[in-house]
Amino acid sequence: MGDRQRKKELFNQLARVGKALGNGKRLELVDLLAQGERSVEHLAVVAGLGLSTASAHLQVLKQAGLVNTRKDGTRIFYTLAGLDVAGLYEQLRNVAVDRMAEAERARDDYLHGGRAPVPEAQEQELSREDLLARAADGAVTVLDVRPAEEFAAGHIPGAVSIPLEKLQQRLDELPPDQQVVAYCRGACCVLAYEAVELLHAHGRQARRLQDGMLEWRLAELPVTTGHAA
Amino acid sequence: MGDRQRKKELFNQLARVGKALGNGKRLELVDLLAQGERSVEHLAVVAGLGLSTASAHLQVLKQAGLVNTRKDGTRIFYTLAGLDVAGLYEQLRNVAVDRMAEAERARDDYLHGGRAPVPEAQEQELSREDLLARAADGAVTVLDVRPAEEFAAGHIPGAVSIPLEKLQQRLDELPPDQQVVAYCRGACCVLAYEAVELLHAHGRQARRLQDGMLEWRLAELPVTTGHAA
DNA sequence: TTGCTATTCCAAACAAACATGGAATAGAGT
DNA sequence: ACTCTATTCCATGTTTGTTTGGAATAGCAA
Repeated sequence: MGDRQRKKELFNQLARVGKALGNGKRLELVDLLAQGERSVEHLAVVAGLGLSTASAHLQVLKQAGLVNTRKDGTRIFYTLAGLDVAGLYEQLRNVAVDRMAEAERARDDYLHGGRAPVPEAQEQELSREDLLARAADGAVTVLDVRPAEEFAAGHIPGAVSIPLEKLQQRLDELPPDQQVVAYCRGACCVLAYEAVELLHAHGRQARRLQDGMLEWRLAELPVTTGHAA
Repeated sequence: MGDRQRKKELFNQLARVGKALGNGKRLELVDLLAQGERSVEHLAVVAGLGLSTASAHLQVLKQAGLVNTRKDGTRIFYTLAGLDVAGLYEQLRNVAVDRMAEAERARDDYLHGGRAPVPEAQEQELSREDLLARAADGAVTVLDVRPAEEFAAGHIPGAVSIPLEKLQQRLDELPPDQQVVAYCRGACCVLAYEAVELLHAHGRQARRLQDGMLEWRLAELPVTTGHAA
C-alpha cells in the first residue's frame, strides 16, 4: 500500500467523526447525551425520531467512538464516550456560531424567538465564578430547571430541582426574597431563559447562569449526582 | 414557526460545520491550510484533486465559515478562518484517534507504515517546553522540514528550513556535532519522522518534536514569519 | 416452553453528496 | 478590444446517507 493510500485512509477515518457530527439529529442526540445516559426509546421520543432511525443514528455515533453503551436487562443505555467528546461538541458549536452568521441567527431565533429579546438580559447573566462565590455566601438560590432525571445524573452542588414544566405550580418552594439563578443544559438550551422570564413575570429576582451544565462539566467544576434536593 | 422547528433549524446549522469536517479530502485541505494560505490550484495539486473538485470542497468549507478567501489579482488564496478552527480540527483528530481503534491504526500505519516502527522513538520526542528551554541555550538545532512556503508562512523562532526532499543533499548545513530537533506540520505529519530516520542513517543525533506547527500555534507560542534563516 | 419488551438488522425508496468535464466569469497583460 | 489564466458554475452519472416498516435477536418473566 502506498503512502498516498495510507494518508487517504487516515483522513477517511478522521472524517468518520466529522460525518457523525454532520447531521442535525445526531447533534441533538449528542446534546441530550451530554446531560447523562439515556435509553434508545427515550432518545427517540425526545428527539422526535422513529425507533429504527434513532437506533441507526446511535450506531453511527458509536462507530465513530463518540458514545458508549451499557446494557441493563433488556434496555441499552447510551452515554457520551467522555468529556473530550463533550468538548468537541462545544467547540463545534462555538465555531459554528462565531463563524457562520446563519448559525448565530438560528441560535438566537431558538433561544429568544417568539418572545421579546431583552437586550440587557445578557449582561445580567452570571458567570460560573460569580455563581460559585455567591452560592458560597448563600446569597442566591441556584435553580436547575432541567427534567428531574437530568438533575439526578449530575447537577451543581446545592441546586434545587424544579423542572420548567412544574415551575409555575411550585413557585412557593423558592424563597421569595432571594435572588434566583436558573440554569439548564447549556449555551443552546431554552429552559433557563423561559424560567427567568416566568420568574420575572411573578415579580421574582432572577438571572440566568451563563451557559449551563455542559460547560460547567467541561470547566471541571464540582458536580453532585442523585435525587436529593 | 414552532419551537420544534426552530430547534431543528439550529441543529441543522450546527451540523453544517460537522458536514464540512465529514469528508477526508476536506480534512486534508484543512490540514494544509493550517500551515498557511494557499491558492486553489496549489491545494488541488497537493491534495490530489481535480480543480473543480477542490473548488467545490473549498466552497463547502467556506459556507461553513471554516475558511476565508483573499483575492490577489486573478488568484484566490484560502486561509483558515481562525485559531478556533485549527483547534476544532485538532480536537476532532484527538477524539478520533483516542476513541476509534481504526483511526489510531490508520494514523500509525501512515506515520510508521512501510518503515520499521521504532518503539523507543516516541519517548525520545521532545515536548514544546523542553524545546524552548534547550533552544534558548543554543543546545540544539531546530529543523523545519516542511516545504519552504510553509516555513515562510510561520515557523518556530530560530528554526532552520530544509524541506525533507532536499535534506539529503543539504546535510552539511547542519552542525555535525549538535543534536537536531526536527518538526513538521503536526501530530499527523510524516515529514519529521522521515527526517529523523534519514538523519540517524547519516549518524546524526536527531529527535522529533512532539506534534508540530499546528499544535505550536494552538499553544500560542511565538511564531516567526518570512524566508530568513 | 411461551410471551413480552427493547433494540437492532434488513431491504427498499428516497434524498443528498461527490467527482468530472466543459462552459462561464473575472481579472491582468498586451 | 483580445488573450491568457485562475477560479467558479453547471449538468451529469455515481455513490453514499436517511427514513421507514417489518423481521430478527436477546433478555426477562411467567
